[in-house]
Amino acid sequence: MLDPRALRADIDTVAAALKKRGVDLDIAHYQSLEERRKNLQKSTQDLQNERNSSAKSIGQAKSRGEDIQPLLDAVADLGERLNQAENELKTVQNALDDLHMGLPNLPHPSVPEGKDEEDNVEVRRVGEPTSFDFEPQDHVALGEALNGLDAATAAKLSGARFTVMRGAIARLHRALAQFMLDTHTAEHGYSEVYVPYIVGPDAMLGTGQLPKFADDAFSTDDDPPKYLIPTAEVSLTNMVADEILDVATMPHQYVAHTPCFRREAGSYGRDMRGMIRQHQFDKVEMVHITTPHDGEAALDRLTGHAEVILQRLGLPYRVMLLCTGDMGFAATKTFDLEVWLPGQQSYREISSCSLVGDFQARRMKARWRNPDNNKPELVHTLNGSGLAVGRTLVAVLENYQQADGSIRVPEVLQPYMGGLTVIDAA
RNA sequence: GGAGAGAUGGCCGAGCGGCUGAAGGCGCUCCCCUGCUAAGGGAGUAUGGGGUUAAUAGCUCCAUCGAGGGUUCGAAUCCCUCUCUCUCCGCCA
Repeated sequence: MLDPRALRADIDTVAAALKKRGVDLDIAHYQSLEERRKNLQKSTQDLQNERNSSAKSIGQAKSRGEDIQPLLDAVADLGERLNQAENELKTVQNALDDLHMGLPNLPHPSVPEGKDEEDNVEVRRVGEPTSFDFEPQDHVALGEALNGLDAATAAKLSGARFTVMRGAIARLHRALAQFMLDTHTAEHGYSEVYVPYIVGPDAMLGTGQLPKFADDAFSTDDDPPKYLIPTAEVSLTNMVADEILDVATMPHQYVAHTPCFRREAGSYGRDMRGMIRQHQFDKVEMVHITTPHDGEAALDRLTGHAEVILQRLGLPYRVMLLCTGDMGFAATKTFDLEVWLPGQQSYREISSCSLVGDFQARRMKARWRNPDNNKPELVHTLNGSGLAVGRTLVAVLENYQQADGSIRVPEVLQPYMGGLTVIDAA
């Protein structure tokens, strides 16, 4: 959520910033709503003041043993008027809240302006696209030949966009998650967290998946519904909701390995082949809770942590700075890591690292106590994948394939594979 | 699933129709005292919002004692619904 004060004080600047993201803010509509809110709030509070003071005099008169009937008569219709004012205020306030909750974060000044992924800026490239002296296959062909990826069985169980993994491939998948978790906890200062995969609507509201993107999430039929997390960012970030953090404990750095569940509504036909886009996939997620001052530096650290995983695995990748039009709803600045996939002859997103600023903190009421003035202030939040495990598996299969269809096991993963160095059809 | 108890400020914990935005304690901040340390004395210390304002300074008003309704001139206190926590029983990995 954006700062309502900024919207009131300088709506033109806010509207201009939103425009860069392709969002049109109806300034006149907002201002008329805001004007009504202001008037109604004023009159409602005046009536409340009247009620409070007359109640007080009635109490005092009564304790002195005076006749309070005349005083009661004087406030006879007050309740009615107050009720009406409160209802009107609530209506306008709800409309305003809906508007607020539907607005995305403002882009950071350092974010390039652009319309879609075509306008993202390549920041750096690490490693060169893997070269082969044979025609490389994609992970689907490789996985099926090794009897490790089984889309048909998954379809029987669950439909499209699911996968069954078997044997050494399943173990490789697990090894990747373990390796990532171990690296982040042992070397990058994260504390490992096990979190619920099902959360309530408040958590989804807090990180910005609701109310706007309800259709993207799987939900239960509870009332109110609960949601399968589309990313562990939801569980991890909301841990500090409604808290006032002690500065001595900051920054918080959390990492969790969880499955993620997404309906992928609106992506019909895209990436139908293979494991690139699934309804269920595993991800190792990193979340930072920082002071406002530390936010930007934390984004660089966070992105670096994700890069380390790619580097240790020897996977070629590039770092993209997303343009204003391609960023997620809550982000103010995002770096995507894109890994080279020989099967597609292209770079594909494998991690997204975002600075969110106070956008989620405001929704969650997540604060820290600033020692400068001893007042609570909103924290800044960041999140990043470190990494998407399924896509990392794809990248390993495709980049480490050999002419006979076998897969070399990256050195850092061998300890997690019981010393196995090659996955072959045997 | 059944029975009971509970939910109050950064934390602990009183209050059980008006004098309570909330006693007391802890913690924290500032000051004093004590030649260090330990101890002692005093003052202050909830959050959000509106109005006013150059001001995130003051002043003032409103809201908030798990959430939402209700009763009442007036609710932290009474009633209803819900959520969560704890204890016991059942069941279960």
